[in-house]
Amino acid sequence: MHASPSSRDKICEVAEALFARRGYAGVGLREVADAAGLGKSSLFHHFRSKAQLYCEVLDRVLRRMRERLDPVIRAPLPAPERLERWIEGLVDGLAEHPTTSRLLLRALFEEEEFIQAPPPELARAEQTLAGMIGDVQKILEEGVTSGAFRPVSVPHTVQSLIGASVYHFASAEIGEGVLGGPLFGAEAVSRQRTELTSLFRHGLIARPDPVDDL
Amino acid sequence: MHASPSSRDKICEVAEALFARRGYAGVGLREVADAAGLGKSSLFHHFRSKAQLYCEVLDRVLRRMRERLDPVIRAPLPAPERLERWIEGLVDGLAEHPTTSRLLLRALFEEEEFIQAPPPELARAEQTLAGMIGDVQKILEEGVTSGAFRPVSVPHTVQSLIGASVYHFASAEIGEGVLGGPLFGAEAVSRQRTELTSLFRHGLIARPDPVDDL
DNA sequence: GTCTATAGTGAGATAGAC
DNA sequence: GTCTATCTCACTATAGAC
Repeated sequence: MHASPSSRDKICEVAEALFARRGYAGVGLREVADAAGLGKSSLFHHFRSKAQLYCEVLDRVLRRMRERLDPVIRAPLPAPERLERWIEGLVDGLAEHPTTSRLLLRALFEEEEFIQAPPPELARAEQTLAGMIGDVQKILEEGVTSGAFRPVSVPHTVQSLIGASVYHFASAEIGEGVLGGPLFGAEAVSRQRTELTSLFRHGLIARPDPVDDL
Repeated sequence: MHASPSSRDKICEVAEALFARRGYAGVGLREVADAAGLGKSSLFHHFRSKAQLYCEVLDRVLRRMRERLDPVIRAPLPAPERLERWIEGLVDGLAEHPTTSRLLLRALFEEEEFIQAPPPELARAEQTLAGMIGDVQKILEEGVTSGAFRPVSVPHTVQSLIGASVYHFASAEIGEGVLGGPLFGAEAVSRQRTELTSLFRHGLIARPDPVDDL
């Protein structure tokens, strides 16, 4: 929280907003430079290429999220409670910066742009993401083996959890049409927190009286 | 199912694959033309612009999905059963063409490219999507008012359902890393069908013995 | 209906002055 | 560390022959 961030940080900030809005291919370095108050060529003194800039922005976003979720992982709580805290942290983290969900969802697709010559920064971002996924996977596995959760497929459940939460905040006009109001308003965020936690609580908790025969 | 599709259909087919893989801004018409076995200029005899081609491809994909889900909507079944059929149809439809989920997820972002001069085809695609969302919304509302489902927020639940299903099949390498195998294999698709339906069945069904005090 | 040729624009990246 | 100028390349779209 410096009063005057370095040019490098400023570039990352504006690039995060632009990449989130229009994607890797849709953003020109000219636009980034203008938004950062610099000439286009000056960017190349801070980043070797557009690809490196993008990967560094992605890694920043992932680390920001992982820092937020880290204390939850270390909390000595039973799996169901820890999962709820993790979901709440994820929702709050996604709600805090509207750029995050869009950048992360887009990252699914745009990593293919770098298969030819992946910048070293991409590997860091992938490791950060893999760590977060591994963390929530452990929570679910613990819950299943302890008998607190139904014997669900942990990988598929992880996918559903990520998809439901990230998609929601990335859904833009479509999501606002479904909700009938803003996605990032305080009330909508709070509701998303409770809806998602209760959906997965009811959906996962083991029951003495299953309805699988429905 | 013609033996020799028209040039127009051929262009749409290859464009669907390319747009799904690299997005609107990431695909050049040169690439589309080459893949269709045509010269680049020939595309402009079939489509007025790149934007029109994209919107027509998007509408085709949405209509393909809606046709598949239409019989489920009209089925005279209680809400919980109809929701399960709807989810199974959605999963099967997404699994059938690996391009679909990616194209639809990307459409979230890329509609912003057309706010300046939206092609008329875009409105058709948006209507098709709005219809499908309205359909599943009605199922959920029916289930909540009949007391079969908990008193969840229908809009948030719709968002979670769409997010979980579409994200899963669009998640590419990340999803395959989580699953430890291919996303579109017969076994993985079948498992996704049962995991998603049972997650929402357990997550939504009203219970005489709630655990909301957890 | 498809082609070649090209207009016109903007992209990422580099060189070198200051 | 920022700038101007420039290189090279790819893009969308058009014109007009066949």
